[in-house]
Amino acid sequence: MAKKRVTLKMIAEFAGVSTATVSRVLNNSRRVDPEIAKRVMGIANRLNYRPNEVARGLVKGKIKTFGVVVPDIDNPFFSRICKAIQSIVRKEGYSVFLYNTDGKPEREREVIENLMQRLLIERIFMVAPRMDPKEILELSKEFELYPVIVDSRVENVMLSAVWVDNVTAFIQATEHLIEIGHRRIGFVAGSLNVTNSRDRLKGYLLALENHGIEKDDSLIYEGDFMISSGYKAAEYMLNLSNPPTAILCSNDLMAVGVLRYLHDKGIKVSEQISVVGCDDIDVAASLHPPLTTVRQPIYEMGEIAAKMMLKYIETGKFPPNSILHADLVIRDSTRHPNLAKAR
Amino acid sequence: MAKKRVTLKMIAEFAGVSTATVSRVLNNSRRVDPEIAKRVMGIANRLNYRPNEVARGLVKGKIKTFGVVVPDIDNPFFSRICKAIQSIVRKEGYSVFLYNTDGKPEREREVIENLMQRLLIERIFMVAPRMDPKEILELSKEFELYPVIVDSRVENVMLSAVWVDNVTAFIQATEHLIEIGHRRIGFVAGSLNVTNSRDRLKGYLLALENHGIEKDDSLIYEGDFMISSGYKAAEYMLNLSNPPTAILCSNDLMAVGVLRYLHDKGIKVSEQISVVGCDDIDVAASLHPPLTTVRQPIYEMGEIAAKMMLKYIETGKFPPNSILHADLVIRDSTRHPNLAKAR
DNA sequence: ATCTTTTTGGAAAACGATTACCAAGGTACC
DNA sequence: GGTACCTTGGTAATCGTTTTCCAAAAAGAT
Repeated sequence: MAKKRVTLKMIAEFAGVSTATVSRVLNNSRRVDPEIAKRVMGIANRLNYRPNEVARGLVKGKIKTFGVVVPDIDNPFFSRICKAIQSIVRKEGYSVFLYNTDGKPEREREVIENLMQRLLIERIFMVAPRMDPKEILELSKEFELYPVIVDSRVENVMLSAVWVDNVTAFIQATEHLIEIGHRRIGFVAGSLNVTNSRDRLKGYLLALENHGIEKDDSLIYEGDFMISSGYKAAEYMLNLSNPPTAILCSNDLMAVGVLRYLHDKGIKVSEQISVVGCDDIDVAASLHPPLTTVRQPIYEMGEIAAKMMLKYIETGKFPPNSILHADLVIRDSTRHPNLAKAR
Repeated sequence: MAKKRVTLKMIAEFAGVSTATVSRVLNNSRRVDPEIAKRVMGIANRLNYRPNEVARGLVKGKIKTFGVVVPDIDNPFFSRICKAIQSIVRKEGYSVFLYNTDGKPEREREVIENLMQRLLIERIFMVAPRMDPKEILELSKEFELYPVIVDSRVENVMLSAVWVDNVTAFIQATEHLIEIGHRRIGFVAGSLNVTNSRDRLKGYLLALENHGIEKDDSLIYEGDFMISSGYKAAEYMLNLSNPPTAILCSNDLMAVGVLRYLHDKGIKVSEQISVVGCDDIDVAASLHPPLTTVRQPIYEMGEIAAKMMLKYIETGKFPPNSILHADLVIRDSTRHPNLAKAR
């Protein structure tokens, strides 16, 4: 009952020409007689012909497809990047495979080793990869398939990447807290095996140093980017003998966890303690109080990565790395600690 | 420099057998001499052979791949479903294409018409489709490729689907508000062109009717599932001459918007007004106050859809629809209106 | 021992495109 | 008019598998 697939051959027969000619018309890869071309085009349209990308892929050695490898698609940060990438590349006729690695480096390896050669994906985006950049490069060389790296700093390595200057951003965030009077600032880090986490920590430490505040290791807590670890971090910090007056978090989700703990304990955020997040996910502005946070250009990062990729394919050359700037957006969750006490 | 792809032919030559034999060993599609089989397997492993899925796809007429079509991957509800689907099907060797339609029916059509036949995707998941189920069925018949529908009620149509009994869930949610004493309950609907939104509204109306509360059209507002529309809805409702004492929202994001408006205006949630959401996204429990919400079995829905799909492929038969139950989780955003006033 | 039936390996034909190569015809130039 | 070159369509090889068919060998039946 179902219609047979329309193939090149069918068009060729209809038009009374060879498949080669049809192919050339459709891809206009070579001049053909305008008369014939018109006839072929007409038939192709009438039959609603769609080339079989798989057959073409077999010849070309790759299909017009990218892989997007993310640690966790269920994290608003990553899903937004996916959205941006997809939205750009679909206009050029690319489809995207989605791979969720659950943050496991071996799954990233699996994607490169296994699926890139099985499915002839054209190239992949690696978003916040957990693998060592050196290793990525090695694997890439082996398959001659260089990924575009998103949201991870990969310097001194021949790979195209886009990331955010987290060090500067966290200096800014920390200085904001210092400027409004905080001296004891707790830091909730993300998993320290990712460059971003280390950079954010570095920014925090640099700011302290610049202002002559000595670092206190007991004020640094390593979380895992999830709400629950923010909750635990707050619990830990508030039970210190000398608790911080402000908590700076490496992402918004952990800040949500911190806020939750504080609410649970009846501690008034901003009046009694300041909280800063990072990312500026959609809900950040709607939290109570609205969260002061480091605004990451998430969507933009995805867009730039996608454009980089397209340029890469077009020119065959590695586009230069792109380093974006993140700015602090100050909302109501941060306030001068003395003012707070004065109430 | 890059290693040549390892092909069947190479293995065949190494082993001194034909490609047919190698293929049969690798897929054990037919008995071959154990001696030969062992030799072939050994070589395949040693060379780290990975079959070219595209070549196989050309023969088989499809590649081991599913498409997942979602309105907006950047909505935690949908990204979680994606995660669940991906996590189940990858174990069976399937990859997933991700398509974001931005909620546009024509983009859904594009996926079915265009990409299913171009890329030979095995089947697709349509999550909360905007297209009319009848039309989906028609297109499906044409290509003999029946999608699995996720999170959309498609009765009386020969398609496999999994959805949540939203009517009952919203009766329950509304009754909760009625039971604790509310009479004027505002309803923030999602886009009414999706079945879920209509069902939720229906549940709300049924509950009112069951309790002899006459419906007031001015208390019903149609939003679009985004935070911003929740904000506008609250603004609208609170400016009514006779505002509601409770607001029931069709999803959590809109509830976040409602909460935000209330906070902005200094209206104390739960003390002065109750708010209920739907979905139970991660942050729901961490809002201030923690949100009473209809807990959707999101991940489960994705898992069931994925298993349905696999069974479908295995047996060739449509598995029966699966209707899940959603339960209200009562947190702190809902309270008796009189108790509230008594304070 | 002969005749069937079953097993098992290989040769070759798919799958549906792209493309290298060829050949016929036309142009151009001297 | 002859040589060289360019144009343009077709033939057939190719991509890497699976699978159909065939033939030889092995097993089973009488």
